[in-house]
Amino acid sequence: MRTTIKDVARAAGVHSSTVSRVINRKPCISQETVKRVFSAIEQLNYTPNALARSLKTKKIQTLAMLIPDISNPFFAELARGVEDTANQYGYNVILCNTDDCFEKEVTYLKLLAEKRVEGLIVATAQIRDKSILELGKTGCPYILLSRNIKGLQENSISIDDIAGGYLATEYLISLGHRNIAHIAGPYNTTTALDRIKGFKKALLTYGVPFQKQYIGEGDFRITGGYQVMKQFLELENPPTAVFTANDLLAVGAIEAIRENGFDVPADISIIGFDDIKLASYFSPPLTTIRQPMVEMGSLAIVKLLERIEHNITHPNILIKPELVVRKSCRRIN
Amino acid sequence: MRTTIKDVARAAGVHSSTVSRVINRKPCISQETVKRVFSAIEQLNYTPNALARSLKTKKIQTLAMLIPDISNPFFAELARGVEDTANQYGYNVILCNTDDCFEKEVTYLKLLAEKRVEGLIVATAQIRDKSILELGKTGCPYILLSRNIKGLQENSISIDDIAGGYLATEYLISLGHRNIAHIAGPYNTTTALDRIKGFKKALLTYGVPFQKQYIGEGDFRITGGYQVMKQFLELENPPTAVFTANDLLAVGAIEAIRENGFDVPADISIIGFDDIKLASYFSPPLTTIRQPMVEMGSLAIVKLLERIEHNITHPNILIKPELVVRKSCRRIN
DNA sequence: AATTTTTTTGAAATTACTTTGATTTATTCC
DNA sequence: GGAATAAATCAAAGTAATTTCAAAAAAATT
Repeated sequence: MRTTIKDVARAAGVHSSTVSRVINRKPCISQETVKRVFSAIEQLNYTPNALARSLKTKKIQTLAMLIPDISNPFFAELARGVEDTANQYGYNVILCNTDDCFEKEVTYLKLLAEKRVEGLIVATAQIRDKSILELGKTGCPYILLSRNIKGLQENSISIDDIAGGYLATEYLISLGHRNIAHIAGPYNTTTALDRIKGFKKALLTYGVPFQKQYIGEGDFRITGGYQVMKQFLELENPPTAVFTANDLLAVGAIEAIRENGFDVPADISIIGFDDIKLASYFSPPLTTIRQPMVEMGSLAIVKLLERIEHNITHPNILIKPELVVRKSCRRIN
Repeated sequence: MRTTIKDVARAAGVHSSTVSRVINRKPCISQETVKRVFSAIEQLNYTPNALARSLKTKKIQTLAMLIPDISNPFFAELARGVEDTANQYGYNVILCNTDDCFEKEVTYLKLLAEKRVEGLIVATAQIRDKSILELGKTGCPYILLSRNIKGLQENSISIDDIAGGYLATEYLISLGHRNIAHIAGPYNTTTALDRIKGFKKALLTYGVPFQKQYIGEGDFRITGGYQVMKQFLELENPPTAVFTANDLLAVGAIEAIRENGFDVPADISIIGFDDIKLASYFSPPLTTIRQPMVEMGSLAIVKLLERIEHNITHPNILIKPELVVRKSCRRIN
């Protein structure tokens, strides 16, 4: 049997409600009793039971974070920002890997609702995500991070994907490329779709015709980049430059290019997206579009807590992307 | 006011204890009432309160995982294994980044104790870690993952670091190297110390003299590898091969080597440790010692749950490391 | 049909805390 | 010194479930 507040009360010769007041630093307690209570706590090695407390106060000081896969460096950095800031505010965060699988997401959400977590960071949203929509109804505060769902005007934080896609493509065009391909993310994410929009917008702006065979759907992972790139390489007219929707896709694409005996950037230029920590250590160092992942995770928590603690909602936040030039792209004639 | 079990009971025309029985699939309930209760639950959109349940049952189905930094790919992969398997068994896991900072570790442990998490995966242990030792006293089940503490004979899971260090060094020696340096991890981790032991053991076995200036303390991160390598390069007799205590240190070392105008592996060979997912995509593809991170994380949970649910302790588990040859080492005359 | 047994349900206690209102004790003021 | 006020403490109710024991209803047995 663990020691309870009553044991402490008995040892200190006071009532349990007094002990509660001491622990929670409520006013109207004599110095004398404070001392007695604390010494009893120490002596009995008492640890308050947060479950019982939360049952009454309805504050449990834990959040949860839904991401596809923590072993993906993009989400790991996001998670670092999230956890750090949550911890600063006295909250713990439960980690959930969904693998972008709907059933997993639903199961997690149900479990988390039972545990009464106070808020959610959701980085797994798909374009039409019924379970997120339902989240709104249950009243559990949430912030969509990095991915949005169609039509939602508030409570999301993400990079300006359209601007990012535009920036990447514009850069390739500025280097003289015309045959520019795009390895996109999964089409059921706003992230992927918006980067495509930016890609097309840049082509249009600079009068480069869009060619359907120059776009392929990847999975935001190395293997996807490899596979789509292989298809591009089989084309009659392979692209001279490829914009990949994230850095991992770029890694896969580079591997495919090498395997076919070509070089990056001599034969084909590659630009990624995210700027994960290791991007500058790839071969060649990867030119990419930077997202401030840690800061975004941190901001997501700040906004989530504003919602939880002061019921403030805010319109969607768009972070400005940034071009990071390294060595995976080259100018052509 | 959220709907409670009593609301459901009222709606179904039964007592709350009956509803509880239905939810928990206890025997001795008529089909009739089961149906009525479930329909009431559905109608009222009832979600049981796990806090209240846990208060009574003392089972909260949540674990926690202490790691230095989730944005380090090694720990991210470990975390993936941990979370996946925990989830399979119906547990959630709270993520804690300590940055190897003692105060943070202590603060987390206190918070987690109050929340009554049922078990801990600890990947932050330092050689003499008072807070871990105290964990043993409080009776909270835990598994030390990847790092051990001095003298502990049970409840840890890690790679055989001595064997790993030996394997790496032996490989460099087999390629003809004699001037072999080692960039170690922080000296307050068993991981670092044991890999050093393996390093020295191999040197001894093959009659290569150990030179004090050929060993330096890193931080398991890119910057540390860079800094220590810079020092090696200033030596009168720089090493022809370097064994780094993890892959990130290798990345930093390679950068330093390049900056000084040398090439890997032409001038200096590098072998890492861990085999993080991206290791094969560095330039050059990194030769390294593989740890099965995901499997280790998974195993840690299995063993932790054995302890929690059946009170089984087990002696320390040592996983066998494996040499992965890629292109960052070369044979010399 | 009466009795026993089994199944089903309900009432009350329990879990460990917080909080409100009441009561006691101490302090201030006239 | 007594009344009014303020400070300190206690008692009891509330939080939302589970669980045990007892009672009622149904089924089985004689």
